[in-house]
Amino acid sequence: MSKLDEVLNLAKIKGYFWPSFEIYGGVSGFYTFGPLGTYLQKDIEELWKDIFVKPFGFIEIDSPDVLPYQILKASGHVDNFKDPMAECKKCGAKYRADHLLKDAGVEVSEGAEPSYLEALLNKNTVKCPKCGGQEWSVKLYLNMFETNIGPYAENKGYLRPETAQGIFVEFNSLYNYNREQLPMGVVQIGKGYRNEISPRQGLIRLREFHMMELELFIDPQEEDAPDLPNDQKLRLLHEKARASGEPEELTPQEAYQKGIVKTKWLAFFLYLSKKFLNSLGVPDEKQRFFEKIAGERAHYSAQTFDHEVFIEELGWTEVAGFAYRTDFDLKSHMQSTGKEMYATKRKVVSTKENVVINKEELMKRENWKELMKLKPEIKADGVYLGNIKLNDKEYKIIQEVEKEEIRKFIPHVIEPSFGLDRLTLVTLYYAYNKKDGRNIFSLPKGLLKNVVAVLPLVSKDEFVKKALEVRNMLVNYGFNVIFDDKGYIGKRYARLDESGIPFAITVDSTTLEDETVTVRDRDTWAQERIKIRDLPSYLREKTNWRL
RNA sequence: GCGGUCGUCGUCUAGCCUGGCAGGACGUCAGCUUCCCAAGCUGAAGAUCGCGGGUUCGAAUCCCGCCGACCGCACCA
Repeated sequence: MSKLDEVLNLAKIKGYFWPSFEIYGGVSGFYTFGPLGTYLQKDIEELWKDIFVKPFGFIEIDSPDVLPYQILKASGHVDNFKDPMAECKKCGAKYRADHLLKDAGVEVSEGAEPSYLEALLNKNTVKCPKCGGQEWSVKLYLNMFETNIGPYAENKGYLRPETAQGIFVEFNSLYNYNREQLPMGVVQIGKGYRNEISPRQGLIRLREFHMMELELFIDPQEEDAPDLPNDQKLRLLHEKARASGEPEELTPQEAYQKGIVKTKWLAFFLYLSKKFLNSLGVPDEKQRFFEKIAGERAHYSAQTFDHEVFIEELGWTEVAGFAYRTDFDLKSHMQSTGKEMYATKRKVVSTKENVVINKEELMKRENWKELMKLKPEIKADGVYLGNIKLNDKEYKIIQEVEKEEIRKFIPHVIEPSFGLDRLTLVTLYYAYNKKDGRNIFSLPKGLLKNVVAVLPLVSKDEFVKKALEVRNMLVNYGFNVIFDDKGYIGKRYARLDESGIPFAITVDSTTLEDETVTVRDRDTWAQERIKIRDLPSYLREKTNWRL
């Protein structure tokens, strides 16, 4: 069995994930996350937010999975997310119609009508690559799940192919919430749906999948990005390096300065992503950033890097995509709805001096009532009300805006987008190893941080009772506790190692004397004796991934 | 959709060619044992053999159809 097979097998047995609907024979492209898989996924989400969201004050939303037709029409998905499939009438083989025509030397534009493509194929007597047949029928295959909203068939909707559109269409409300500040980062963690023709490779290509997306809205004239770090190298298989197949190692700063990464924020996100994957246990040399060239990119992207992780059995596998979406999406929704989706920036062009009278001081003069009716004037030697010169305490000169320039523009978007299911698989893959013939998921300690096992050393009543007390205390501190009092202790430890549970707490005879328990580390098997009441802080400290 | 391989307890699998009680291992559970790493002993539960049809006295086994998985082709906007 290959390592990947062993990981998948163990993932199923230990409750991480497995193919869905198996009692009905299964349907490819759907996976169910089990109890530990659900914990793990939540922790990966938290880690991601700790790295990509919280440090920058970015915001998170939760929008519907179902989108009305108009939104995806405007975003370009209705036209770009479908393929014209040509079927050979003789042998039934299916190919993409535009590819067949291209191979035959006929160029067609995107989004051509199927009837037109069919006519072209038949007119040009394009041969079936398989049987040589020359008769074709062309039908569209839409890669999105289609549904109806309400009872009317014409009221079409789709399950979202990405969470991003739910953010773009709410731009105005979010921009308002953010007090009209750019850059503005908005994230969404949720499901995306793509009705793949033929999904393969288990968790890698799903029809329903979890994604974590960040849409960063910036002023294209003034990115306002953090300083780019120089302390780490990124392995960039950029457009020029692709010919050699060897990634160039550059720091984020170098990559930006050399023009290889077009925007500063994008370079910064690549850096964060590398660190994120490091935190999930993927070493540097098993990571790279692969640049997509023009024809390979999505319809909305001006520059795309895929973050890839090496898996022996699968090769380089994409876990995240970084796209420079420019103003494509906001512009499209603006055109489609007529609603303005601008950001504004104000810049002071000139100022003027203005006098503010200190009323309290002025009232010390007898004729203050008359003076208050006059307008203050700034003269060369001081400030006057009429022909009375004021003393210093009676007025203040302030600078006021005379003229300002208001610039309205459509923000540009830089999008890091992560596949959570793939990340979960990659994390388990790199955590999997063997020690003394046992399987262990040596997950980074920051993962599964809220899961802990409590075991009585042997199943005697007084131990079980005490262990249940410990369990209840930890539950009150927010831990998810696995309680196991069955069988020989070594076997229970082994079972927990295999599941990837970071710590096992054991109640023994000493516990009954002095209120201490042993805490066993999954990776070193070393045990420490800890006071029961110190357990929560001890465990929190040990599982803080930043330490 | 096509071609190849395959589908038997939770998992891995034997049996299929040559039709005759569906067996093992691991895991799970229970009892005994057990004060620290898959230990020992005893026992139990768990599979209408992917689904449907056909041939046959009799089908996991042979035949047909369907479903699903994996690998290639194609597809992955």
